[in-house]
Amino acid sequence: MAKLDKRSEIVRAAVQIIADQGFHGSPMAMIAERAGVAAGTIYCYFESKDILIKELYREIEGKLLEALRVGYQTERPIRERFLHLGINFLKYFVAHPLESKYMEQFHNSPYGVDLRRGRFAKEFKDDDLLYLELFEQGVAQQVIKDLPTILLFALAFGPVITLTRDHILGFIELDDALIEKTIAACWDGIKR
Amino acid sequence: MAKLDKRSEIVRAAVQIIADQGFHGSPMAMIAERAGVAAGTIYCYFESKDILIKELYREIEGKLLEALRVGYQTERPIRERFLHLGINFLKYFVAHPLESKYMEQFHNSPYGVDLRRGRFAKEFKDDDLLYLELFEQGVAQQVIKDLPTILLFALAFGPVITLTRDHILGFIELDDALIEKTIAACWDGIKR
DNA sequence: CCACATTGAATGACCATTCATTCAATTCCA
DNA sequence: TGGAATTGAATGAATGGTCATTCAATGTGG
Repeated sequence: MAKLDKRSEIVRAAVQIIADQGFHGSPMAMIAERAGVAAGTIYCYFESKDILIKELYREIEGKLLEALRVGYQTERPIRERFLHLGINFLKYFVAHPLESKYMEQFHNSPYGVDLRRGRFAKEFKDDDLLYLELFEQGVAQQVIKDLPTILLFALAFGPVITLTRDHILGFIELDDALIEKTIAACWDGIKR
Repeated sequence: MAKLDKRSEIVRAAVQIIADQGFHGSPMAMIAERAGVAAGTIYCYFESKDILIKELYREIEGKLLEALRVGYQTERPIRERFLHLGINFLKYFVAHPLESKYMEQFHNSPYGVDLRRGRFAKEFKDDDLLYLELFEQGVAQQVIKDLPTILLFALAFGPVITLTRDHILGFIELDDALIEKTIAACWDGIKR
């Protein structure tokens, strides 16, 4: 069925272009051209550019979540689980630069604000829950500092986000050893 | 002299509007209106929108650097200096939401990428140098983890950036106590 | 009266979205 | 089965809106 084919060509093209030009540098006409379809065709699959952008995010987020869950065991100690998630997180982004750049664009835009607003309103996504649960248990077990969850998020994710950016821009080569050291340092930041 | 007056009205208006609408949501015509001048007048003071944006950044950065230097003493221990800088950093942003939002917009845009590219090319700014020196000394004295400087930056600034954002969006109220705890946690992340 | 500051309408680009039209594939019917 | 009718995916030129920037005209302080 050519229908799915075109859709996925559009998705591929859109992620590629948006990842390195940003939303404003990615006219629908350009996406269409890269996908090998006409401008109007995109609207057969996505109501608007806005909806296309959100849909791409959902697909990428899904794949990331999958990567995070691989080998994740709820019964392991807090620290090990934290390291597992953090390391998988960074490794996923290093292995998937396009997706990584896309998420970066998404988060640093009004879309990202909406996302955060949703979290603030307790509309958590699956990956939020993974961390939320971890932090709550960690605080209860007194292995993690007793700070507001949002602050723990900042301490745990802030360095990862910043570092991912530096990696994307080619400022640092992240190999497995460095990734592990980084996440270990993040743990030092939140552990009691 | 009305000339300086108009210039600073333009600056004020531009920072206000860009801070909460972003660069794309801030047409020159709107900035002009808020400043009480005609659209063309802006071009008497700034060659282009691009130059206006960079100039605003320079002015804000200057004020931030000033705030960081107040009470900073090179002869104090590494940890104390780190806490001093980090705490002043966060306090400045909490006290100056407009500047804070403007910097956020700036960093999350192609301008921010240029900035980072400059750092990567060793074109450091004064505030970079402040931290750079601190990290180098800390590593030499074996009180800070022996990691690449860029990674130390990420560990130290990542949480601050993330948290500033959350504060801007009203997701957390940062009082002095919380600020101190946050920076202390960042220190835990980089200390040996 | 002049040099200079200011004005704001006009210009030219750029872009998301629309929609009349095309046409290949499918359905229908004799 | 063969040919006509129907469908709806795909197209891409046209539309309408937004904006940065320009510049001829106007205002003004010295």
